[in-house]
Amino acid sequence: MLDALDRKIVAALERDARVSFGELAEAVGLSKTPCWKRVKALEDAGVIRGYSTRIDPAAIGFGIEAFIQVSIDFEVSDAFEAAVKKHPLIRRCYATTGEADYLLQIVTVDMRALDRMLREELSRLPGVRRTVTSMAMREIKGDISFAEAAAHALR
Amino acid sequence: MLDALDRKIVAALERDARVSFGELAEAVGLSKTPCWKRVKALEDAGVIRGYSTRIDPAAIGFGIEAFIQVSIDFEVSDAFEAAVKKHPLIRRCYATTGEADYLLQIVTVDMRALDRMLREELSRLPGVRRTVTSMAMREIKGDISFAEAAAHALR
DNA sequence: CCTGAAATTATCTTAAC
DNA sequence: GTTAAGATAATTTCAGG
Repeated sequence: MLDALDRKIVAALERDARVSFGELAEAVGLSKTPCWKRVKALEDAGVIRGYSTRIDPAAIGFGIEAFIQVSIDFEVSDAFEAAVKKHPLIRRCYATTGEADYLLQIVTVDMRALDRMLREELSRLPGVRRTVTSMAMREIKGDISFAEAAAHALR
Repeated sequence: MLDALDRKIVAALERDARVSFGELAEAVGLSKTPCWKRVKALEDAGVIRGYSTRIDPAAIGFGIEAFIQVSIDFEVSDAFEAAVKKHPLIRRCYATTGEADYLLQIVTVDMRALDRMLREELSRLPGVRRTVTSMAMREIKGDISFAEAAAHALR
């Protein structure tokens, strides 16, 4: 289990993954050595999965984000999931409860590309029976800090 | 607009935000200085929004992930959105087209906490009229590389 | 399990070309 | 774009609380 110092470390790394160990140690109130050891331990324990870069989808050319609820034929779920993992425009995919079997989040350059994506690519993935598309008009909130969420949940 | 080298840089940074400039330069086939300059330019242009850490929600104590479609009274949309931004357990929020007005992704420790979250917190946010909850049973795909998506979309 | 310091190695950042 | 060099930071090790 993570203690309060670990959570402070994780929160700081979620805010800025490129912070130096010197700054990180100062921010959490430790000296460099134990701070470094805790980060390594968090990596080894799988709490920290890796370090990534936040990209602005619009700045790189993606004007459209959409959510798609997908119902499939479960006999080919493995093939469907493999195809989802391979498709570059599918950002995220969850198996969900409810009316649909999966929830997908996709990006496309524009509406024309979204239309092509839906008609020519998504509908042809293995086992797809029905799709319901909802456009993301605006992002209100991006990713949260899990460490801060944990501090709230465990209060 | 980003050229092929910029996209390679972004792809490498999305894979590992803590890669050294030496390794990054070698990976994209540049020497360190121009590589460093391109990264700074990408940061200044807002293409790179920041560097973050991927955390395993389960490892930090969140056993439940859920999607919630929320319909609200638009007269208080500003207050609703402000409350959403402040709530630590709401990971993501998009304003969407379709039956509901917003799509939220939340995390909770367990089912009991999800029940409390829905009944005592979400339903009391400003203007909330109706919620439809769908559990995320399994994550098929996490975040993609936008740089690789762009390479696909612009082919 | 922490601090602090010292030594080594690697990396960052700037400046000159 | 390159190469080069001084400033900074990462990492390991060790003595000690």
